[in-house]
Amino acid sequence: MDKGLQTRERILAAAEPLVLEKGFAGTSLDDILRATGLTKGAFFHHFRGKGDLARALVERYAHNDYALFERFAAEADAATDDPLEAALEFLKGFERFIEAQADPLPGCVFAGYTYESLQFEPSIHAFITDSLRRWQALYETRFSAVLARYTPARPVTAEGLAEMMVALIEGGFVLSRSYRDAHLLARQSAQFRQYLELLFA
Amino acid sequence: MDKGLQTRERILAAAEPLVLEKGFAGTSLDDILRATGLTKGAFFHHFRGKGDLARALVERYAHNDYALFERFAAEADAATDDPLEAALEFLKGFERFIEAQADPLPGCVFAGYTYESLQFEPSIHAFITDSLRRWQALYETRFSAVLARYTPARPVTAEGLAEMMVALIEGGFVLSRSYRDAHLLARQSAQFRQYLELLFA
DNA sequence: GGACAAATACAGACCGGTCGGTATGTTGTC
DNA sequence: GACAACATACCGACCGGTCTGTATTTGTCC
Repeated sequence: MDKGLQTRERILAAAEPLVLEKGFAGTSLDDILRATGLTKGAFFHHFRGKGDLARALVERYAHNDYALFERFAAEADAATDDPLEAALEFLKGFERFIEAQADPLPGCVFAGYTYESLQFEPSIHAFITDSLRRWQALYETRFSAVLARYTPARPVTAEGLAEMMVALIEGGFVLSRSYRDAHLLARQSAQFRQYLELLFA
Repeated sequence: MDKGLQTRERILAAAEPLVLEKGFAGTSLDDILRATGLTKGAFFHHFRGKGDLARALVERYAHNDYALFERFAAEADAATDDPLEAALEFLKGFERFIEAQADPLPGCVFAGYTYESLQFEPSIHAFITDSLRRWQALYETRFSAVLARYTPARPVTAEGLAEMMVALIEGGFVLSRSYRDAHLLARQSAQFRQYLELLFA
Protein backbone atom coordinates (compact mmCIF):
# COMPACT_ATOMS: atom_id res chain seq x y z
CA MET A 1 0.00 0.00 0.00
CA ASP A 2 1.32 3.46 -0.84
CA LYS A 3 2.25 5.80 1.95
CA GLY A 4 -0.66 8.14 1.44
CA LEU A 5 -3.40 5.58 1.88
CA GLN A 6 -1.49 4.12 4.79
CA THR A 7 -1.56 7.45 6.63
CA ARG A 8 -5.22 7.91 5.81
CA GLU A 9 -5.98 4.49 7.25
CA ARG A 10 -3.91 5.30 10.33
CA ILE A 11 -6.06 8.36 10.94
CA LEU A 12 -9.28 6.41 10.53
CA ALA A 13 -8.09 3.55 12.69
CA ALA A 14 -7.12 5.94 15.45
CA ALA A 15 -10.31 7.96 15.14
CA GLU A 16 -12.80 5.10 15.40
CA PRO A 17 -12.18 4.04 19.01
CA LEU A 18 -11.89 7.68 20.06
CA VAL A 19 -15.23 8.52 18.49
CA LEU A 20 -16.83 5.47 20.09
CA GLU A 21 -15.63 6.55 23.53
CA LYS A 22 -15.95 10.32 23.37
CA GLY A 23 -18.57 10.80 20.70
CA PHE A 24 -17.89 12.43 17.36
CA ALA A 25 -18.47 16.00 18.49
CA GLY A 26 -16.51 15.23 21.63
CA THR A 27 -13.50 14.06 19.68
CA SER A 28 -11.33 16.92 18.47
CA LEU A 29 -9.02 16.72 15.51
CA ASP A 30 -6.19 17.33 17.95
CA ASP A 31 -7.24 14.20 19.86
CA ILE A 32 -6.94 12.15 16.70
CA LEU A 33 -3.70 13.77 15.61
CA ARG A 34 -2.21 13.26 19.04
CA ALA A 35 -3.11 9.59 18.82
CA THR A 36 -1.43 9.24 15.44
CA GLY A 37 1.51 11.58 15.95
CA LEU A 38 0.46 13.50 12.86
CA THR A 39 -0.38 17.16 12.34
CA LYS A 40 -3.15 19.32 10.94
CA GLY A 41 -1.39 19.43 7.60
CA ALA A 42 -1.53 15.66 7.30
CA PHE A 43 -5.18 15.51 8.25
CA PHE A 44 -6.35 18.17 5.85
CA HIS A 45 -4.30 16.63 3.11
CA HIS A 46 -6.38 13.45 3.39
CA PHE A 47 -9.75 14.86 4.44
CA ARG A 48 -11.60 17.97 3.38
CA GLY A 49 -12.81 18.55 6.91
CA LYS A 50 -14.25 16.89 9.95
CA GLY A 51 -17.46 16.09 8.11
CA ASP A 52 -15.46 14.24 5.49
CA LEU A 53 -13.83 12.22 8.26
CA ALA A 54 -17.26 11.36 9.66
CA ARG A 55 -18.34 9.94 6.32
CA ALA A 56 -15.09 8.05 5.76
CA LEU A 57 -15.29 6.58 9.26
CA VAL A 58 -18.78 5.19 8.90
CA GLU A 59 -18.11 3.92 5.36
CA ARG A 60 -15.03 2.12 6.56
CA TYR A 61 -16.95 0.62 9.46
CA ALA A 62 -19.78 -0.51 7.20
CA HIS A 63 -17.33 -2.10 4.79
CA ASN A 64 -15.41 -4.02 7.46
CA ASP A 65 -18.58 -5.00 9.25
CA TYR A 66 -20.28 -6.32 6.15
CA ALA A 67 -17.21 -8.26 5.12
CA LEU A 68 -17.06 -9.86 8.55
CA PHE A 69 -20.65 -11.06 8.47
CA GLU A 70 -20.31 -12.27 4.92
CA ARG A 71 -17.43 -14.40 6.12
CA PHE A 72 -19.68 -15.95 8.76
CA ALA A 73 -22.26 -16.53 6.07
CA ALA A 74 -19.81 -18.22 3.75
CA GLU A 75 -18.51 -20.45 6.53
CA ALA A 76 -22.01 -21.41 7.54
CA ASP A 77 -22.99 -22.26 3.97
CA ALA A 78 -19.88 -24.37 3.56
CA ALA A 79 -20.76 -26.39 6.65
CA THR A 80 -24.27 -27.50 5.69
CA ASP A 81 -26.96 -27.48 3.05
CA ASP A 82 -29.85 -27.15 5.45
CA PRO A 83 -30.93 -23.51 5.79
CA LEU A 84 -31.88 -23.83 9.46
CA GLU A 85 -28.59 -25.47 10.37
CA ALA A 86 -26.79 -22.83 8.32
CA ALA A 87 -28.58 -20.03 10.15
CA LEU A 88 -27.67 -21.53 13.50
CA GLU A 89 -24.10 -22.07 12.35
CA PHE A 90 -23.95 -18.46 11.21
CA LEU A 91 -24.84 -17.33 14.72
CA LYS A 92 -22.33 -19.72 16.25
CA GLY A 93 -19.64 -18.28 14.00
CA PHE A 94 -20.51 -14.83 15.26
CA GLU A 95 -20.35 -16.03 18.85
CA ARG A 96 -16.97 -17.68 18.32
CA PHE A 97 -15.69 -14.44 16.87
CA ILE A 98 -16.91 -12.44 19.87
CA GLU A 99 -15.42 -14.89 22.32
CA ALA A 100 -12.10 -14.81 20.48
CA GLN A 101 -11.70 -11.09 21.14
CA ALA A 102 -9.40 -10.18 24.00
CA ASP A 103 -11.30 -7.00 24.89
CA PRO A 104 -15.00 -6.30 24.51
CA LEU A 105 -15.76 -4.80 21.11
CA PRO A 106 -15.66 -1.01 21.36
CA GLY A 107 -19.17 -0.58 19.98
CA CYS A 108 -21.09 0.07 16.79
CA VAL A 109 -20.35 3.23 14.84
CA PHE A 110 -23.89 3.22 13.45
CA ALA A 111 -25.37 3.34 16.94
CA GLY A 112 -22.90 5.96 18.11
CA TYR A 113 -23.78 8.20 15.19
CA THR A 114 -27.47 7.64 15.77
CA TYR A 115 -27.14 9.04 19.27
CA GLU A 116 -25.73 12.29 17.94
CA SER A 117 -27.46 12.26 14.60
CA LEU A 118 -27.77 16.03 14.26
CA GLN A 119 -24.00 16.28 14.02
CA PHE A 120 -24.07 14.67 10.60
CA GLU A 121 -25.34 15.50 7.15
CA PRO A 122 -28.57 13.81 6.06
CA SER A 123 -26.66 11.75 3.50
CA ILE A 124 -24.70 10.12 6.31
CA HIS A 125 -27.99 9.35 7.98
CA ALA A 126 -29.21 7.72 4.84
CA PHE A 127 -26.02 5.72 4.52
CA ILE A 128 -26.37 4.37 8.06
CA THR A 129 -29.99 3.42 7.52
CA ASP A 130 -29.04 1.68 4.28
CA SER A 131 -26.16 -0.13 5.94
CA LEU A 132 -28.34 -1.35 8.77
CA ARG A 133 -30.93 -2.55 6.30
CA ARG A 134 -28.28 -4.32 4.25
CA TRP A 135 -27.05 -5.97 7.40
CA GLN A 136 -30.60 -6.92 8.27
CA ALA A 137 -31.12 -8.25 4.76
CA LEU A 138 -28.18 -10.58 5.23
CA TYR A 139 -30.14 -12.26 8.02
CA GLU A 140 -33.45 -11.91 6.29
CA THR A 141 -32.29 -13.94 3.30
CA ARG A 142 -31.30 -16.80 5.60
CA PHE A 143 -34.56 -16.74 7.52
CA SER A 144 -36.51 -16.67 4.28
CA ALA A 145 -34.74 -19.85 3.24
CA VAL A 146 -35.55 -21.41 6.60
CA LEU A 147 -39.21 -20.41 6.34
CA ALA A 148 -39.36 -21.86 2.83
CA ARG A 149 -38.52 -25.28 4.18
CA TYR A 150 -39.76 -25.28 7.77
CA THR A 151 -43.03 -24.19 9.34
CA PRO A 152 -42.56 -22.04 12.43
CA ALA A 153 -44.41 -22.85 15.64
CA ARG A 154 -45.59 -19.24 15.73
CA PRO A 155 -46.38 -16.90 12.85
CA VAL A 156 -43.10 -15.08 12.23
CA THR A 157 -41.68 -13.32 9.20
CA ALA A 158 -38.10 -13.36 7.98
CA GLU A 159 -38.09 -9.59 8.26
CA GLY A 160 -39.29 -9.66 11.85
CA LEU A 161 -36.65 -12.18 12.87
CA ALA A 162 -33.89 -10.29 11.07
CA GLU A 163 -34.94 -7.03 12.67
CA MET A 164 -34.91 -8.69 16.07
CA MET A 165 -31.44 -10.05 15.50
CA VAL A 166 -30.05 -6.63 14.56
CA ALA A 167 -31.79 -5.01 17.52
CA LEU A 168 -30.42 -7.65 19.83
CA ILE A 169 -26.87 -7.08 18.65
CA GLU A 170 -27.14 -3.30 18.85
CA GLY A 171 -28.54 -3.55 22.35
CA GLY A 172 -25.90 -6.10 23.19
CA PHE A 173 -23.23 -3.59 22.21
CA VAL A 174 -24.70 -0.99 24.55
CA LEU A 175 -24.99 -3.35 27.51
CA SER A 176 -21.65 -4.98 26.81
CA ARG A 177 -20.00 -1.58 27.09
CA SER A 178 -21.88 -0.41 30.14
CA TYR A 179 -21.43 -3.68 32.01
CA ARG A 180 -17.90 -4.13 30.67
CA ASP A 181 -18.87 -7.70 29.83
CA ALA A 182 -17.18 -9.15 26.78
CA HIS A 183 -19.43 -12.22 26.70
CA LEU A 184 -22.76 -10.45 26.78
CA LEU A 185 -23.03 -10.06 23.03
CA ALA A 186 -22.42 -13.77 22.47
CA ARG A 187 -25.04 -14.60 25.10
CA GLN A 188 -27.63 -12.60 23.18
CA SER A 189 -26.79 -14.46 20.00
CA ALA A 190 -27.14 -17.75 21.86
CA GLN A 191 -30.53 -16.71 23.25
CA PHE A 192 -31.65 -15.86 19.75
CA ARG A 193 -30.51 -19.28 18.58
CA GLN A 194 -32.72 -20.86 21.21
CA TYR A 195 -35.63 -18.81 19.97
CA LEU A 196 -35.00 -20.07 16.45
CA GLU A 197 -34.71 -23.64 17.65
CA LEU A 198 -38.03 -23.37 19.48
CA LEU A 199 -39.69 -21.81 16.48
CA PHE A 200 -38.47 -24.49 14.08
CA ALA A 201 -38.24 -27.47 16.42
CA MET B 1 -43.81 23.94 42.79
CA ASP B 2 -41.58 26.91 43.55
CA LYS B 3 -40.17 28.93 40.73
CA GLY B 4 -36.61 27.78 41.18
CA LEU B 5 -37.29 24.07 40.74
CA GLN B 6 -39.59 24.87 37.86
CA THR B 7 -36.80 26.62 35.97
CA ARG B 8 -34.39 23.82 36.77
CA GLU B 9 -36.86 21.29 35.37
CA ARG B 10 -37.35 23.45 32.29
CA ILE B 11 -33.62 23.34 31.64
CA LEU B 12 -33.47 19.58 32.07
CA ALA B 13 -36.55 18.98 29.94
CA ALA B 14 -35.10 21.10 27.15
CA ALA B 15 -31.65 19.54 27.44
CA GLU B 16 -32.68 15.89 27.21
CA PRO B 17 -33.92 15.79 23.61
CA LEU B 18 -31.07 18.04 22.52
CA VAL B 19 -28.51 15.72 24.09
CA LEU B 20 -30.18 12.69 22.51
CA GLU B 21 -29.96 14.27 19.06
CA LYS B 22 -26.64 16.08 19.18
CA GLY B 23 -24.79 14.17 21.85
CA PHE B 24 -23.77 15.67 25.18
CA ALA B 25 -20.48 17.15 24.01
CA GLY B 26 -22.24 18.33 20.87
CA THR B 27 -24.85 20.24 22.83
CA SER B 28 -23.64 23.63 23.99
CA LEU B 29 -25.04 25.47 26.96
CA ASP B 30 -26.12 28.15 24.52
CA ASP B 31 -28.18 25.53 22.66
CA ILE B 32 -30.02 24.67 25.84
CA LEU B 33 -30.44 28.28 26.91
CA ARG B 34 -31.73 29.22 23.49
CA ALA B 35 -34.31 26.43 23.76
CA THR B 36 -35.48 27.69 27.14
CA GLY B 37 -35.12 31.43 26.62
CA LEU B 38 -32.89 31.62 29.69
CA THR B 39 -29.36 32.91 30.13
CA LYS B 40 -26.03 31.83 31.52
CA GLY B 41 -26.88 33.35 34.86
CA ALA B 42 -29.94 31.14 35.21
CA PHE B 43 -28.06 28.02 34.24
CA PHE B 44 -25.15 28.52 36.59
CA HIS B 45 -27.53 29.35 39.37
CA HIS B 46 -29.06 25.89 39.12
CA PHE B 47 -26.04 23.85 38.06
CA ARG B 48 -22.43 24.03 39.08
CA GLY B 49 -21.34 23.33 35.53
CA LYS B 50 -21.98 21.20 32.51
CA GLY B 51 -20.85 18.10 34.36
CA ASP B 52 -23.47 18.75 37.01
CA LEU B 53 -26.08 19.00 34.28
CA ALA B 54 -24.95 15.65 32.90
CA ARG B 55 -25.51 13.99 36.25
CA ALA B 56 -28.87 15.67 36.83
CA LEU B 57 -30.01 14.66 33.35
CA VAL B 58 -29.27 10.99 33.73
CA GLU B 59 -30.66 10.86 37.27
CA ARG B 60 -33.87 12.44 36.09
CA TYR B 61 -34.10 9.99 33.21
CA ALA B 62 -33.47 7.03 35.49
CA HIS B 63 -36.13 8.19 37.91
CA ASN B 64 -38.81 8.74 35.27
CA ASP B 65 -37.91 5.54 33.48
CA TYR B 66 -38.05 3.41 36.58
CA ALA B 67 -41.37 4.92 37.64
CA LEU B 68 -42.79 4.15 34.21
CA PHE B 69 -41.82 0.49 34.30
CA GLU B 70 -43.01 0.11 37.86
CA ARG B 71 -46.38 1.35 36.67
CA PHE B 72 -46.45 -1.39 34.02
CA ALA B 73 -45.50 -3.87 36.73
CA ALA B 74 -48.26 -2.73 39.05
CA GLU B 75 -50.85 -2.87 36.28
CA ALA B 76 -49.74 -6.36 35.27
CA ASP B 77 -49.90 -7.62 38.85
CA ALA B 78 -53.37 -6.17 39.27
CA ALA B 79 -54.58 -8.03 36.18
CA THR B 80 -53.58 -11.56 37.13
CA ASP B 81 -52.07 -13.80 39.78
CA ASP B 82 -50.22 -16.03 37.39
CA PRO B 83 -46.58 -14.94 37.03
CA LEU B 84 -46.35 -15.92 33.36
CA GLU B 85 -49.53 -14.08 32.47
CA ALA B 86 -48.30 -11.12 34.49
CA ALA B 87 -44.98 -11.07 32.64
CA LEU B 88 -46.76 -11.16 29.31
CA GLU B 89 -49.17 -8.47 30.45
CA PHE B 90 -46.22 -6.37 31.59
CA LEU B 91 -44.81 -6.49 28.07
CA LYS B 92 -48.18 -5.72 26.54
CA GLY B 93 -48.45 -2.67 28.79
CA PHE B 94 -45.09 -1.53 27.51
CA GLU B 95 -46.19 -2.07 23.93
CA ARG B 96 -49.41 -0.15 24.45
CA PHE B 97 -47.40 2.71 25.88
CA ILE B 98 -45.07 2.77 22.88
CA GLU B 99 -47.94 2.66 20.43
CA ALA B 100 -49.69 5.49 22.26
CA GLN B 101 -46.79 7.86 21.57
CA ALA B 102 -47.29 10.26 18.71
CA ASP B 103 -43.61 10.41 17.80
CA PRO B 104 -40.99 7.71 18.18
CA LEU B 105 -39.32 7.91 21.59
CA PRO B 106 -36.22 10.08 21.31
CA GLY B 107 -33.93 7.39 22.70
CA CYS B 108 -32.32 6.17 25.89
CA VAL B 109 -30.08 8.55 27.79
CA PHE B 110 -28.13 5.59 29.20
CA ALA B 111 -27.24 4.40 25.72
CA GLY B 112 -26.42 7.89 24.52
CA TYR B 113 -24.05 8.42 27.41
CA THR B 114 -22.50 5.01 26.85
CA TYR B 115 -21.52 6.04 23.34
CA GLU B 116 -19.59 9.02 24.64
CA SER B 117 -18.65 7.60 27.99
CA LEU B 118 -15.33 9.41 28.30
CA GLN B 119 -17.18 12.70 28.52
CA PHE B 120 -18.46 11.78 31.96
CA GLU B 121 -17.03 11.19 35.40
CA PRO B 122 -16.67 7.57 36.52
CA SER B 123 -19.42 8.04 39.09
CA ILE B 124 -21.88 8.76 36.30
CA HIS B 125 -20.74 5.57 34.63
CA ALA B 126 -21.42 3.67 37.81
CA PHE B 127 -24.82 5.25 38.13
CA ILE B 128 -25.79 4.18 34.60
CA THR B 129 -24.59 0.63 35.16
CA ASP B 130 -26.55 0.50 38.41
CA SER B 131 -29.66 1.89 36.76
CA LEU B 132 -29.48 -0.61 33.93
CA ARG B 133 -29.05 -3.43 36.42
CA ARG B 134 -31.99 -2.19 38.50
CA TRP B 135 -34.06 -2.08 35.35
CA GLN B 136 -32.91 -5.56 34.47
CA ALA B 137 -33.71 -6.72 38.01
CA LEU B 138 -37.28 -5.54 37.53
CA TYR B 139 -37.62 -8.11 34.76
CA GLU B 140 -35.51 -10.71 36.50
CA THR B 141 -37.83 -10.83 39.49
CA ARG B 142 -40.76 -11.59 37.21
CA PHE B 143 -38.95 -14.28 35.28
CA SER B 144 -37.81 -15.87 38.52
CA ALA B 145 -41.43 -16.12 39.58
CA VAL B 146 -42.30 -17.67 36.23
CA LEU B 147 -39.46 -20.18 36.49
CA ALA B 148 -40.57 -21.09 40.00
CA ARG B 149 -43.91 -22.26 38.67
CA TYR B 150 -43.22 -23.33 35.08
CA THR B 151 -40.52 -25.45 33.51
CA PRO B 152 -38.99 -23.91 30.41
CA ALA B 153 -38.69 -25.91 27.21
CA ARG B 154 -35.01 -24.92 27.11
CA PRO B 155 -32.61 -24.26 29.97
CA VAL B 156 -32.88 -20.53 30.57
CA THR B 157 -32.19 -18.37 33.59
CA ALA B 158 -34.18 -15.39 34.81
CA GLU B 159 -31.05 -13.32 34.52
CA GLY B 160 -30.45 -14.36 30.93
CA LEU B 161 -34.00 -13.55 29.92
CA ALA B 162 -33.94 -10.21 31.71
CA GLU B 163 -30.64 -9.29 30.09
CA MET B 164 -32.04 -10.19 26.70
CA MET B 165 -35.09 -8.04 27.27
CA VAL B 166 -33.00 -4.99 28.17
CA ALA B 167 -30.68 -5.58 25.21
CA LEU B 168 -33.67 -5.89 22.91
CA ILE B 169 -35.13 -2.61 24.10
CA GLU B 170 -31.83 -0.76 23.87
CA GLY B 171 -31.28 -2.07 20.37
CA GLY B 172 -34.87 -1.27 19.54
CA PHE B 173 -34.22 2.33 20.50
CA VAL B 174 -31.25 2.52 18.15
CA LEU B 175 -33.07 0.98 15.19
CA SER B 176 -36.27 2.87 15.90
CA ARG B 177 -34.34 6.10 15.58
CA SER B 178 -32.33 5.16 12.55
CA TYR B 179 -35.33 3.74 10.68
CA ARG B 180 -37.62 6.44 12.02
CA ASP B 181 -40.07 3.68 12.87
CA ALA B 182 -42.20 4.33 15.93
CA HIS B 183 -43.53 0.76 16.04
CA LEU B 184 -40.21 -1.06 15.97
CA LEU B 185 -39.74 -1.05 19.71
CA ALA B 186 -43.15 -2.57 20.29
CA ARG B 187 -42.43 -5.24 17.67
CA GLN B 188 -39.33 -6.29 19.58
CA SER B 189 -41.34 -6.60 22.77
CA ALA B 190 -43.89 -8.70 20.92
CA GLN B 191 -41.17 -10.97 19.54
CA PHE B 192 -39.85 -11.44 23.03
CA ARG B 193 -43.33 -12.34 24.22
CA GLN B 194 -43.44 -15.06 21.60
CA TYR B 195 -40.13 -16.36 22.84
CA LEU B 196 -41.53 -16.52 26.37
CA GLU B 197 -44.68 -18.24 25.17
CA LEU B 198 -42.64 -20.87 23.35
CA LEU B 199 -40.40 -21.38 26.35
CA PHE B 200 -43.30 -21.84 28.74
CA ALA B 201 -45.94 -23.28 26.43
C1' DG C 1 -48.63 43.63 59.31
C1' DG C 2 -45.26 46.71 57.73
C1' DA C 3 -40.09 47.66 57.38
C1' DC C 4 -36.11 45.88 55.91
C1' DA C 5 -32.26 42.93 55.44
C1' DA C 6 -30.89 38.67 53.43
C1' DA C 7 -31.23 35.10 50.43
C1' DT C 8 -32.84 33.53 46.00
C1' DA C 9 -33.39 33.73 41.02
C1' DC C 10 -32.08 35.31 37.36
C1' DA C 11 -29.72 38.71 33.27
C1' DG C 12 -25.94 39.57 30.31
C1' DA C 13 -21.23 41.23 29.37
C1' DC C 14 -16.99 39.20 29.38
C1' DC C 15 -12.70 36.08 29.54
C1' DG C 16 -9.32 32.45 28.52
C1' DG C 17 -9.02 28.50 26.00
C1' DT C 18 -10.13 25.30 22.43
C1' DC C 19 -12.14 24.27 18.17
C1' DG C 20 -12.23 23.48 13.00
C1' DG C 21 -10.08 25.35 9.28
C1' DT C 22 -6.50 27.91 6.26
C1' DA C 23 -2.26 29.57 4.38
C1' DT C 24 2.26 28.72 3.72
C1' DG C 25 6.32 26.34 4.21
C1' DT C 26 9.49 21.91 3.83
C1' DT C 27 10.82 17.42 2.23
C1' DG C 28 11.13 13.36 -0.30
C1' DT C 29 10.28 11.04 -4.81
C1' DC C 30 9.71 10.07 -9.56
C1' DG D 1 11.22 20.52 -11.09
C1' DA D 2 6.62 19.07 -10.40
C1' DC D 3 3.85 17.01 -7.34
C1' DA D 4 2.38 14.32 -3.36
C1' DA D 5 2.88 14.12 1.52
C1' DC D 6 3.31 16.08 5.11
C1' DA D 7 4.82 20.09 9.06
C1' DT D 8 4.17 24.69 11.09
C1' DA D 9 2.05 28.92 12.14
C1' DC D 10 -1.91 31.14 12.61
C1' DC D 11 -6.99 32.85 12.35
C1' DG D 12 -11.73 33.74 13.75
C1' DA D 13 -15.59 31.51 15.90
C1' DC D 14 -17.35 29.37 19.58
C1' DC D 15 -17.39 27.06 24.12
C1' DG D 16 -17.68 26.54 29.17
C1' DG D 17 -17.29 29.28 32.87
C1' DT D 18 -16.96 33.78 35.69
C1' DC D 19 -18.29 38.16 37.06
C1' DT D 20 -21.14 41.95 38.25
C1' DG D 21 -25.53 43.66 38.59
C1' DT D 22 -30.63 43.50 39.56
C1' DA D 23 -35.35 42.17 40.34
C1' DT D 24 -38.06 39.25 43.36
C1' DT D 25 -39.06 36.53 47.08
C1' DT D 26 -38.56 35.22 51.92
C1' DG D 27 -37.58 35.42 56.70
C1' DT D 28 -37.83 38.25 60.88
C1' DC D 29 -38.27 41.57 64.33
C1' DC D 30 -41.15 45.05 66.29
